[in-house]
Parts: sequence; structure tokens; C-alpha cells
Amino acid sequence: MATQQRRERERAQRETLIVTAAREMAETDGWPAVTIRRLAERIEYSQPVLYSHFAGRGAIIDAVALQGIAELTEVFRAARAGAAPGGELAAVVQAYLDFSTAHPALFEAIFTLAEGLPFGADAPETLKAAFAELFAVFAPLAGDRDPDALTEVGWAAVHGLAALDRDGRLRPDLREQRMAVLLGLFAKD
Amino acid sequence: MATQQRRERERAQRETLIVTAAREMAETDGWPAVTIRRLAERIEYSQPVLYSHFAGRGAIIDAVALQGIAELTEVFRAARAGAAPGGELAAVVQAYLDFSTAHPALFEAIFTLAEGLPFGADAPETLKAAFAELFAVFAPLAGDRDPDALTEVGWAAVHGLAALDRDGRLRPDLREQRMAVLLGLFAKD
DNA sequence: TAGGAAATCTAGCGTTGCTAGGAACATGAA
DNA sequence: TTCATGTTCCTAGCAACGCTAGATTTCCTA
Repeated sequence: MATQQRRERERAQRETLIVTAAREMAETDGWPAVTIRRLAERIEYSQPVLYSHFAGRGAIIDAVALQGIAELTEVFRAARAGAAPGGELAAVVQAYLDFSTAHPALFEAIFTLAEGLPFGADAPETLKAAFAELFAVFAPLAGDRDPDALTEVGWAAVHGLAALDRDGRLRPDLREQRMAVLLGLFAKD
Repeated sequence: MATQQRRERERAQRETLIVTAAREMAETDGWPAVTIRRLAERIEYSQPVLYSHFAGRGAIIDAVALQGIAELTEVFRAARAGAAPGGELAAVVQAYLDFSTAHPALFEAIFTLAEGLPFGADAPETLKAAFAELFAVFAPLAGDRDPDALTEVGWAAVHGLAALDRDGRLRPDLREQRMAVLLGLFAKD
């Protein structure tokens, strides 16, 4: 009876151990270095144990991505809460860009590696919460435009900046001016 | 004397054979299916031959990406040339999005797989030409803003839409409205 | 036609994700 | 306490990967 619960507790504990280990390894050595073998050695279990928790390497990456999305949401919330009135957009956009440079491996997991995360209607709550944060910033600027569409375009613009900048495809010396241009595009006039 | 030239000609021929084979395999079966072994079998040479042309698998992907960028540039040019006056922006943006959905493997090679392409000052001509096409569309809309920064932001916005849409992270039913919003943001008022 | 250089192949190393099958363990009943 | 049962875990190994050393064949030149 009670042992069953203890086991489940220990299993859940080990599962988060795997996820955090994968994340730490990715952040220090990059995702290619996160192999099942190394992961198994790190958590001091054999490789098949990992497959009793996750369907495969991809599922582990997905789990890290989901955790990253939750953190990103929290970062958004904090940025919005700490912003001066009217400065919410700038604060959240800056938070997005800062997050991508501070946690490149996490960003990579979320936006280029994760493949098993369901989107759309049956997306996990974590994911909807992240979009809701963006919506809260962009929707007030919509005017007579569709607030959802505006939010998606705003997201795309910020995300594009983060992604292209991360790959070194934008001029570093224009970073501030890009920010100014972006804010100018969306600012309520 | 002349044999030397013939050999170089044949080598160049075989090199493009490799690149187009890699591209075709990627477009039909996805990039993970493009392995050195399969590529070698496809071009009917042994594996080491591939390494006499390219430093490794990554370099082959880079070559496909560069070829894709050249095509993308041509698509931009055609879209801009065929657009009605004032409709250049819409035409090029639509061309970008169409390209990403029509050639997902190429898009992936260019923006998430390529790692050896130099950017910035010493970027290949092909790459500068692509940006120049975008610049030609966005710069006229700059007004008193920095035209380079505006182009980069515009590129980021379109690219973000393409990338997020490709991963199924945007609502399909809002596609047209996103386009309208985006054009509205950049349109000269 | 013989010799040397260039091009190409065979074979194999180390690593990867993943899995089958057996060993060790904890659990509940007698 | 002892034994049977069911769960948990590990050892060992498969197929495939990128890549490379060294032998072999092919080609050109003299």
C-alpha cells in the first residue's frame, strides 16, 4: 500500500533527476554531448532505466523544453510585473531576448530540438500560459486588429530576432536600433 | 595538360552530383535519412570519396544550404519584379513564406542545420545578395529609421512567422490575418 | 610498355540510440 | 523464517552512424 506510493515518489524524483541532468549537460557541453550513455553514467543508473522513464532521447529533450517553457513564462510574468506603465512591451521583449542569450541550450531545446510537444488545442497548460503572457502584452495594442493575430506576429518578430541573432546572422552593432525599431512598430500611437 | 582540366571538370561535376543527391534525399526522406553511407550508394562511389570533396556531413549540408540561399534570392528577385507598384513588400513576404512551406528541408538546412556558413563581413556573395533583396524592399519604408535595422527586424518578423508556422506553433486559421497585420506594421503610412 | 602518381576501395575504429534476456531484489503468504 | 512471486535493474549486444588508415586499382607519362 504505502510502499507503492513511496516507489512512485522515488520514480518521480529520479525522473526530475534525469531531466535536470540532461539540461545541465546541454548547457555546459551542448546537446550533442547529451547521450544516453553519459546521462546514465551521470545519474548512476544503467541505460535501460532511462527508457523506463522516457520513450527515447527525444522525449528527454522534450521534457527539458517543457521545463524551459515554464521558466520562460515566469520570466515574462516577472518582466511584465516589474515594468513601468506603458513599458510592458519593452520589458517582455527584452526578457525574451535576454533569455535566449542566457540559456541558449534551453532555447534550442524549445524551438529547434523539441519534436513531440503537442501544440494547438491539446497543448499542455504550460504552453498556453506562455502564449497568454505574450497575449497580455500585445493584445492591448491591437486596436481594430485581431489581437490573436497581432500577438502571433509580435511573437514571431521577437522570436526571429532571437533566433537570427543567436546564429550570428544579424549585425551586432545594430542590436539597440533593432529594439527601437521593433518597439516603434508595435507601440500604440 | 588537358587531362588535368578534364579531371577538375569531372570533379566539379561529381561535387554537384553529391549536393543535389543530398538535397533530394533530404526533401523526400528528411535530413536524418541523409547519411554518408546512403549518399555514397546513391552516387555509386565509396564513402571516402565524399570526404575528398567535403570535410564531413556538415559541410555537405552547408553546401545545400548555400544553394538554397541562392534560389531564395532568385525567388525574391522574381517576386519583387513581378509585383505591382507598392506591392513589393507583400510579394516578397509571401514568397518567403511560400518558399519555407514548399521546401522545408532546404529551409531547415539554411536556418537550423547549417553551421559552417560565415556571416557578417566575410559572408559569401550569395548571402549578401539575399539580404540585399530584402533591403531593397524594406529600406524604402524606413523613413527616419535606420534602414539596415528596419530590414533586419522585417526579416526577423517574416522568418519568425515561417519558422513558427512550420513547427505548427501558430494557428492555421489566422494565417491571412497575420499577413495583414505584418504588412500593416511595415506599410508606409 | 614500365614506372610512378593519382584516384578509389576495402575494412575497421569508436560511438551512437535502443533492446532482449537474465540476475538481483523486495514483497507478501505460509 | 522461508519460500514463491513479481518487480526492478543490469549485462551484453545489435544495427547504424561519421570518419579514416592502408591496400588496391586505375590512369598518365616518359
